[in-house]
Amino acid sequence: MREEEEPSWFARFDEDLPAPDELMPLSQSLITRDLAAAFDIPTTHGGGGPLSGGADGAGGAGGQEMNGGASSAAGSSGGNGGGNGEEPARTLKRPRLVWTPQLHKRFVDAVAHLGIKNAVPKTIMQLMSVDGLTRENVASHLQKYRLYLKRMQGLGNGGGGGGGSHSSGSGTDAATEHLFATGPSPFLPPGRGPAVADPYTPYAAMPSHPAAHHHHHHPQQIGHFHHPAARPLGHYGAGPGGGFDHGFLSRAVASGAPVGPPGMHHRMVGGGAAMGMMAPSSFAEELELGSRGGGGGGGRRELTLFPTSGEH
DNA sequence: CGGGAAATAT
DNA sequence: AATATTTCCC
Repeated sequence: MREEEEPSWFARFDEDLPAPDELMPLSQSLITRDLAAAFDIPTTHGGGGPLSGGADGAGGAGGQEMNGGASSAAGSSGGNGGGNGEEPARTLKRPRLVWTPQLHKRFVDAVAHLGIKNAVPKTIMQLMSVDGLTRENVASHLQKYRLYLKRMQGLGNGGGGGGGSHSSGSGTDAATEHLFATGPSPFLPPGRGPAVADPYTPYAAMPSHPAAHHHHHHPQQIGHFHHPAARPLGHYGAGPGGGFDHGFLSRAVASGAPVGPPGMHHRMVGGGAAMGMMAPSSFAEELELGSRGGGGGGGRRELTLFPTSGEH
């Protein structure tokens, strides 16, 4: 009989939310300026060294990043050269966004808070307050996220066939299910069971956040970016055996001009009028890495970002 | 305009 | 191969 499993599913939002620690760094990651751009990837942020994790310097580790330098075509000044005729401008695009676990968590959190109902790229993006994040980015990720959930919900059958050893198990976390089943953010009353009575939540339009009216002292600067010059770093550390991970800053996204003059390009819309900015509450960030190691004892089998690929 | 899905590139 | 980026469609 499992009726209530995670009463504090989103409840933690109320408490954990206050974690400006991570949020700040995000914006802070903007690096000082060209320092980063000029050099290469000082993402190592000097502040905290302990979390360097491992992929820091790796220059080559990931290997698949192309810096931009090629804004040539892009253009600003018109100079398009002209031509190449094929698709030079295409391949040379901005660096790939690195969805770091933290960033992803943030994404999930945002979606959770909004509820599948409002879990739309635009809202999520805003809720995340992540600079540089674009709708496209979120939209794309959202797809993946949805797929991931679908994978679990819909098909949990492992079996199948025969075989055997597949244990299915729907390891689907209750949260996952709830995520889709739950509407917006029906904060459950403290100490009270989830009295989810009406399927529809009385929500007019923009979800107001309770934490919004608390202390307004944080000059959250969202909407204005400084120098979007960052480059994704390596990836997470590897896992087998070692087991170290944790902690990396997640700030990515760059603009068209990598090493150029302050040619700031603005993105995002201002919007307008119908845009009610909601208070960017901080999100709780926790790194849950099932480091397996051997055995551990636990019983956690899952988690790798998204098991996009359960098996080939 | 916005969101969703598919296609494509890395 | 996996993931992210980009594009097209609705």
